[in-house]
Amino acid sequence: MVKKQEEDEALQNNLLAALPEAEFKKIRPLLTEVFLDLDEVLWEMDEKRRFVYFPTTAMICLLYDSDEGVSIEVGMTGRQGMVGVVTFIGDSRMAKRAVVQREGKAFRMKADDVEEEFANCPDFQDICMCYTQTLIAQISQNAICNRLHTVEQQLCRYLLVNHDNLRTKTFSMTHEQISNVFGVRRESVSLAASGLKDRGLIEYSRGTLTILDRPGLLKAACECYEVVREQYDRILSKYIKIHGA
Amino acid sequence: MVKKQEEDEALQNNLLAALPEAEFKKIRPLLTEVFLDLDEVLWEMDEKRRFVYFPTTAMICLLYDSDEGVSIEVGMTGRQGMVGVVTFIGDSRMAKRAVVQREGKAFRMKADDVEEEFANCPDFQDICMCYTQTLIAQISQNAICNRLHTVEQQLCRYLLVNHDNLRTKTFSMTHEQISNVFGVRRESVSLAASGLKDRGLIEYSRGTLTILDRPGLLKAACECYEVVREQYDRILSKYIKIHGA
DNA sequence: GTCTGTATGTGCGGTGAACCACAAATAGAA
DNA sequence: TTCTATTTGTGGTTCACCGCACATACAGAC
Repeated sequence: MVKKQEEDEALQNNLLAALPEAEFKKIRPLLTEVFLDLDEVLWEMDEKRRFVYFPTTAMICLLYDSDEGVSIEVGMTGRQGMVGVVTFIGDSRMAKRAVVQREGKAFRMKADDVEEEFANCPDFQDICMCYTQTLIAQISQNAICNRLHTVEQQLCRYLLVNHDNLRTKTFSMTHEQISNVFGVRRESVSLAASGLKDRGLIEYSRGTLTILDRPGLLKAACECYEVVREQYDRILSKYIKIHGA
Repeated sequence: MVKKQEEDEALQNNLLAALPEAEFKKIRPLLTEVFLDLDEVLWEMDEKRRFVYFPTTAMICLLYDSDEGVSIEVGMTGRQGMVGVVTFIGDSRMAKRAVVQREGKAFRMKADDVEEEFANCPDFQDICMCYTQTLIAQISQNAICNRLHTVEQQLCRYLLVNHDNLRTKTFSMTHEQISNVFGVRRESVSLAASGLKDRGLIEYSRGTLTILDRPGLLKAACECYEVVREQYDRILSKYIKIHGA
């Protein structure tokens, strides 16, 4: 890896880093670094948006608001992905809200530029499409997970995904916030979390949660984590060599 | 509508019918009509397949086999869609099994031809992409539905989708078969079905189920049916004028 | 008509999570 | 230091679904 490249923060995003150097240089001027605040809405439901986001240190969550008044996560992403695949697939209207779940940085690109690069740059197009396939894989697995697995298993999975994207073992999140993306009660999350705490897998206190035993979490999580991760690695393996996490 | 066109069975598939006439004529020779038997596997998990399918009277189900030994539907389609979007998105490997759920006819196209037309025919490409967006919408809604809604609500939704795709009110399906795609016990399906029967919404007997009161089913179903349908209509509205179902 | 396998109905105990209400702990503001 | 709002813990009840076991009922084969 070239030092100069490493210093460009945009390369912290896996998809941008996956671009061949020539393509990256072409696209780089189209990217603007932005700081995303907690709970900021990047994409309102059914809205046509002007930007696509490539997070680096932020995490974004795709939420659906049910008739029952509950919000549920259908997908989430951080440095491993992007927000706004509907820009090049379909009619640019997302049936979900994209909300910032962990504040941090991202690089954004105008929707028009995305469409143009998508049409003119085969590598960019292929990377976007491959990411879309991993997104489908993730959403599919969420459907399965919601049917089959307990809150505790899902919590483990959620923490592992956060760890992969944020590359830190401590997150600021309350049980309440987690319960909102899971579509379950706060008490159910507290119960699951306290079980994991008793077994020494995590610790937490007043809005801060720390992973103590990642291998233990992996064992306690459902298969869904590995299934999604394997597909991500396989589909994007031609571009991304990493994953020494 | 031109009579001659109506007589081509391939036009019973919404996506093929959506093609401009010139494009359709170009693609038509690449299509082969096939009969799909119940439980036939069109796409094995992780397998690279040589054909993409456009069902006309058959229905196909995307199944995931969990570690627990349960199969669960993540999506399904009939004349409204196609099977094999991974051919043009990503690496052509599907993480699910595509299984025939209602036997019937479909038109298939070689994966190579699909890739070529996708690259050379903008309308075909756009229709495929738009369908992919509706598929994402469907899978997302399944994730939500699995979290929030009862077996009875899901059963109603399932029957409505079958009705839309098959355009018939009687289906041959046992409670057992339904329970397998739902990932629930057979008894749970029986219980839900008997509730709907008591209210005069459906009737059934030994592997045959008939919709008696579609508006009633709509009311008994969860919002998910309408949400997915509205997105399908909206996203493909530029191509498909129909839906007088 | 009888036999048999498939399809559906029913009952019972168990579990995960919902819903409701309130208690305890703690960090930050006053 | 005390107060207050936020975060987390706990208990009791209800509900949907599971898992198991078994009863019925029907259709087709013989």
